[in-house]
Amino acid sequence: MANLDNFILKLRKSGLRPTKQRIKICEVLFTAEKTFHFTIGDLTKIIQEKFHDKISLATVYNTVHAFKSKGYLKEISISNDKSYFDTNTSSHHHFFDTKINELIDIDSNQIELRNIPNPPKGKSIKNIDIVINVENDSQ
Amino acid sequence: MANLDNFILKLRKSGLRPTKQRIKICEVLFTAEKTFHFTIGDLTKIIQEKFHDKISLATVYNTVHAFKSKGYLKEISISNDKSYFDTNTSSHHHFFDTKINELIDIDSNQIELRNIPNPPKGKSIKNIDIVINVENDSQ
DNA sequence: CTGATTGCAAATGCTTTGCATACAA
DNA sequence: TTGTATGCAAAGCATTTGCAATCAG
Repeated sequence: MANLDNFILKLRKSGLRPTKQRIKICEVLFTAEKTFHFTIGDLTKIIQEKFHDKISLATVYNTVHAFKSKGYLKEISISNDKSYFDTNTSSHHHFFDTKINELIDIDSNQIELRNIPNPPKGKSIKNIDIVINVENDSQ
Repeated sequence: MANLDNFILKLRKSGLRPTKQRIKICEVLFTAEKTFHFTIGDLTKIIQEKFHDKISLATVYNTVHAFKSKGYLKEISISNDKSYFDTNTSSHHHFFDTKINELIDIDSNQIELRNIPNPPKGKSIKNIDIVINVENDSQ
């Protein structure tokens, strides 16, 4: 399976040892046709269902944070109760359904900011997050 | 003290009984010259310092949530570890210093969004949050 | 009185940590 | 080997909940 070899190379290239657990996590995160959003809990459950084998929570946390710091994942500040991660690491924004806690990507070029204010003196802009909160039409 | 009477009226008008605790919380939140941002922990500490008397954490949580649902406070989704609240309930956006966890208001009319994408079908936009992450210039 | 509110302590849920065991190089 | 990674259970925090005691109307 060529994919697995790619993951092994990817991990090695980043100085991460290609362990069974990390490769499985790669399979879940980076084989999907589309990018997606997940919490640590989601990911742990998906792994369990896919491999009928569970990876320790601590290891999932470790790996997700390692992948984030290597730039393979992005963390999204949305809710105050759980961390959400995004396999789409390009610059983009989100719709967020506040009722069902669902995130939907917005193409970065689909939105345009004008009159970006100057940052407070001594500080510079790192990045901009736009969240468009939505909910189902009521009727 | 006319202020306290105003708080009592404000509370009564919202169907909240004007208890000692709620009035103290009003004094802290709504007497400040400027609007400000706080966490529950911040608020609890401020109350303790100002009145040399502590209000139970549960009561602070209750009251802040009651004030939020009455529209006297806004909750800001910034960090995944703590909830931040804002005494400025008008539509506006924020700078966020990711190093020191400091929030700074941006005037709503100081920023302009173009090409707001259509929400997913069946959903409509509730509100838009823009966070400009900043950090101190390194030198 | 009577229902609303408070405060404490216990419980919850997500995340982190410590440490012994297992593994990659 | 040797340092890295894993997994478990315990610890940490912010937040919520249950419930008896207290307070406002």
